[in-house]
Amino acid sequence: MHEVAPDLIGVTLLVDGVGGPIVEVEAYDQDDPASHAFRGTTPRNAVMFGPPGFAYVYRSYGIHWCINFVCDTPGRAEAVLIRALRPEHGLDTMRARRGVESERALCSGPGKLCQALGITREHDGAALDEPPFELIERAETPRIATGPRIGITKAVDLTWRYGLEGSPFLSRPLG
DNA sequence: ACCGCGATGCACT
DNA sequence: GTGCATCGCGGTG
Repeated sequence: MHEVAPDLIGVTLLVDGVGGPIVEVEAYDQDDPASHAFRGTTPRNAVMFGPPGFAYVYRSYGIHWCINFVCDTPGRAEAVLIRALRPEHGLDTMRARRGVESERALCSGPGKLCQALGITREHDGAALDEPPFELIERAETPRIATGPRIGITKAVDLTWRYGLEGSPFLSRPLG
């Protein structure tokens, strides 16, 4: 998973053609107190315990949706939270959905990103290599920065947040 | 710049 | 009933 997470930086994520290259992710695994998978399988997190290449979508704070990519160590319930991307395709659609003009504010956080791309519970369990999802491999290897994860109260010391170094589209700067 | 807090749903204890 | 893998606004330096 700590190979998958940085490898996602620079990969373009599209939902119905709306999206752009991922600039920030966080890794979560089963032995991690901050992970939804920590306490074992439940109806909500069931997708995390399934095969890789699917979306785990959940509601956060009753308002926002967040999307994870399930990754591929069998039985390890590993997933990568997609936190931010650089808006590149469907800017007008994103602005309409988000209700903000600033390009920086469109996808600079997991809740914002899902709102901008139209990701909801309907996408929970969906295959990432089938419509409406589309992943486009990156052409060049980006410079990766790491830092502590955001918005959690447990395992705060782990630096499992990965980002594109110096990108203005991060939810927050990395170290 | 920072900090506090309200909004709002629901999984889990 | 409790506590969030959040966001944006309104207050204060």
